[in-house]
Amino acid sequence: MAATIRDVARQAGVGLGTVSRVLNNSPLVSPITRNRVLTAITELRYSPSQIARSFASGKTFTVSAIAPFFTRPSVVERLRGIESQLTISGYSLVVFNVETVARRDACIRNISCHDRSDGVLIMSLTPREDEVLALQEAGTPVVLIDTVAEGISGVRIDDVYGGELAVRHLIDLGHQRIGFAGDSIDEARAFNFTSSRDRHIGYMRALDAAGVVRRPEYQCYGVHGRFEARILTRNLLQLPEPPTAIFAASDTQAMGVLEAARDLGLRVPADLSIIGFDDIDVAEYLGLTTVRQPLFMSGQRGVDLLLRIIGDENLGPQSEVLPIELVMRGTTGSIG
Amino acid sequence: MAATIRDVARQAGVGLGTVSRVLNNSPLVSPITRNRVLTAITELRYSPSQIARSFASGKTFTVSAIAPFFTRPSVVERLRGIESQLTISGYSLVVFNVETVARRDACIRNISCHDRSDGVLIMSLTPREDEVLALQEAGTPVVLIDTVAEGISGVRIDDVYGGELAVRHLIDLGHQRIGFAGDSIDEARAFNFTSSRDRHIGYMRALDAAGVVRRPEYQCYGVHGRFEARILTRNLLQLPEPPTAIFAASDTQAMGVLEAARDLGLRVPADLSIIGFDDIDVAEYLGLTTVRQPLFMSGQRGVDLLLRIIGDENLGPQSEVLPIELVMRGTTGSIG
DNA sequence: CTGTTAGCGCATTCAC
DNA sequence: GTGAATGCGCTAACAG
Repeated sequence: MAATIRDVARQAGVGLGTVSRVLNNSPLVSPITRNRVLTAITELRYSPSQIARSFASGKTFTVSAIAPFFTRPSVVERLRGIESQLTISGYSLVVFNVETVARRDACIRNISCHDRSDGVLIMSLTPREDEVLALQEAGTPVVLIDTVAEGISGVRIDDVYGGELAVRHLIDLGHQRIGFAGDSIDEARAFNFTSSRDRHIGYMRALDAAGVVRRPEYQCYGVHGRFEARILTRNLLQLPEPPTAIFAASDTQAMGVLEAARDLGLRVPADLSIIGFDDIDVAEYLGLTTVRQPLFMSGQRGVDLLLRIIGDENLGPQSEVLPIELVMRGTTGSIG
Repeated sequence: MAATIRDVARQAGVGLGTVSRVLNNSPLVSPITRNRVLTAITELRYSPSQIARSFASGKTFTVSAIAPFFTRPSVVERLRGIESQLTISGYSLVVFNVETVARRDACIRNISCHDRSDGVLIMSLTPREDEVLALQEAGTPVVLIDTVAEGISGVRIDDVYGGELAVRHLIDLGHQRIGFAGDSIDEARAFNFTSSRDRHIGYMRALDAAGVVRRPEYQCYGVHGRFEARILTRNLLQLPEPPTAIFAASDTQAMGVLEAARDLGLRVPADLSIIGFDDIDVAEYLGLTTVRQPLFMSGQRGVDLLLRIIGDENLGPQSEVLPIELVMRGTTGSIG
């Protein structure tokens, strides 16, 4: 059916190795021979079998990415960065969407025996200790994006610091009654998400540093989503003494907070200041004040790092921390 | 390094073939032998090489998906459907994100020589005639999602009918001055997108059928996006005699229209009725009246169809049309 | 520079 | 039921 390398060799009147060399751009081929091979290739409409090539060389030129909840804008943005950078390097991307804990576990477990890709990118899902061990033993190159684990390379930001940045900004504006809307503790634990938790720690630190007392009733947690955040914050805003500002653990949740404010006829930022996290696409559009993290770039850097590890097996665990910054827009303002 | 099938055979004291049979669940193995093999497998922590298996069998158990603009919610939703269905069938998904025309062409061209996947799903990008020919000649199983091309299998909806449905609804509510906000003609042509165009045809048909004159100044086109739609419709709503209703070619664009209305202080639906298309996630949340198409399901069905074609090479081109329906919510109302 | 050789790890024939 | 033999298409290491 399809022409093989042998057909090409015969057609060009050369040996197998020569054709292989031409295919792999080896300089050890005379221009004349190279041309003969090249014309034979086009004549036969030959295209090398990637599977055979992978099989023989042991490299698949494919990278896997495990990511939770494709639907989240931040995940999509990271995936875009990954895809783009892989494409540049001639790699393909196979994706795994994790929406249940069972699948999370299965995906991470399967990495060990996953020889169909040269390396794996794990997004936002923090491997547990036993999983880390298994991964290390398997020897598959792995890079974490948006998390850390001892002994595994990763690209991340400092979420705690980000939380501090956000809340300090609110405090600087004169706010004292500051609420927090973040991810459900149960959900986070089940998937082993850490970013909302860390941002919450930053929230508390900033409060403590400013000598503002933490109020438990100002802190709410729900399954990640706009709708959930809306409902939760609505309650929070109906407290006898409601917060004057809210820090949402993500822009998506901040959107819910915005809507809660609208539900209750509160003006933003006059009556309520709102700050999010991530700086996803719509944040600018909504005029949302937020803490920006380089999402697309996190994907790119993750790929860079992974390819470096793939290229040099005995490269120790590398960790890269990406910069974040406060982006002041229209949803935060001085108190009063 | 890693154990091979030969190691297992030796350890279990059986032949190579037997191990292979066990791996492939062949019934032609005695329970005793099977058990011996199984224990050897666990002892050696053996896991079969997928590449070798692909190589020998000629099947990769991988499917490629080419999709434009990962960022669009409708695309993500389809991708989720694809991923989920493939996972169920034990297939992997490799994705290609198309954001430029050059990449669109490259991706479609490369399918022909793409033996790393057993089949390809092409989303929203309609192959041109020459591309169709190349695809057919290559013999790679291909299924189109959200488009049609003569001679290629596909899963789609009737966009023209959808447009009619939307506009007829507006007419039924008493509207006569009905605007349309859709994709830029240039962009659509460059990528060969067809849905906005077809929905626009439906728009015109519904108008004609009701004897309503089409007004060119009521129809605007822009690069697909919320922001662009917002700007464009704002102009449209500032016409001396502005439309009382607008049909947006997608929910994303409808969101832009909603915002344009808010910009101008128009009440929805009292002053302006708005209807979208797709019924993406946020539509329900926004209370947006829209034409629902089964996005997630389109991915699932695309996979079903593709796997059927992969399983039976000489299955002729199949075409499946998914149902759509009008979803009445809060953004459309009788003319006030 | 070039042709030849030997596997890569498995599925799939066959004989037994 | 089971073991041994062949080859998938290519790369890599070798000899020339």
